[in-house]
Amino acid sequence: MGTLPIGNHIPSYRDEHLSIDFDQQLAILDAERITLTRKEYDLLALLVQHAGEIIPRDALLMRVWGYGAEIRTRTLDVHVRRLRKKLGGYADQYIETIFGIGYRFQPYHAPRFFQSTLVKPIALGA
Amino acid sequence: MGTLPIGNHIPSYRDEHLSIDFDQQLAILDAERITLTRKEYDLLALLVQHAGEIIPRDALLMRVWGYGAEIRTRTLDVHVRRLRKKLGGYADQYIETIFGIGYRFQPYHAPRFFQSTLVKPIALGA
DNA sequence: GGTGTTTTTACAAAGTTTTTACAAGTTGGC
DNA sequence: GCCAACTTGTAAAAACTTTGTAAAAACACC
Repeated sequence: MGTLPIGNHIPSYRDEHLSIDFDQQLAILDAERITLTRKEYDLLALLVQHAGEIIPRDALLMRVWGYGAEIRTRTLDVHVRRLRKKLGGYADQYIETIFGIGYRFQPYHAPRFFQSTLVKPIALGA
Repeated sequence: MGTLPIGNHIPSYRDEHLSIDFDQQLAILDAERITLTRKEYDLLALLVQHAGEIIPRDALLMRVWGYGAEIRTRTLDVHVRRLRKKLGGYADQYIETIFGIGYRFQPYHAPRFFQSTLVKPIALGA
């Protein structure tokens, strides 16, 4: 162990619409390949690697940009915006804004058209 | 080590209708997700962490707002109101007003349709 | 120098919190 | 029981904060 896996495909993330291979910096949205810039990848990677968790702005600015808490900038917002644009119609489902704190990536979650109460077996017994 | 701690999963509270994860700022009421603002979370957190206890207005204003006793404001009332609104029909069961003192959070307690005197074994013996 | 990327700037828009002004409810003394 | 004093509830507006956005400027790499 400890050797680099050569030609080992590690699909970093995959859901119904989106799959990402961070090693290859490759993202595919509904079978359509989308190209992300370096910073966009870094940002998306951090969010996706912590899917379901809120990541504070500070943490994003620290880990993607190396910025400390003093720095005031809109560059994070601008990048989030471009990411969302490239994620198309699902953007707001994927990248949530947590007001006053930061952002959260959520894996795709199909809308449920039927209530669970309606999904009951039909004529189970005799 | 050295890396920023991102997200700690501690399911803060749970009862029959309500469950709250304060870290994730996630509250679920009867399987429906409700979103609370920061102050609403802070307030609810303090109340819930002392469930069953009366918390004086002073204490709430001090610990959530940092206000001292001199300050006269209705902001606490307004926040309680919005919290109650978001807690829907159970609101008054959850958040009690203790007149002249403060508020108290009570975990959900199903109404009893039968008095304990009525709930006696039926024909236990022969 | 040209192309693509990132950051800044300067507002706009959206969201949150506090205040205001008054209504409604509660309590204790009579 | 009724009244006056006080407390809490409520709606709406105001004040404030955070995030979104477009465009330009700065940067980087070949």
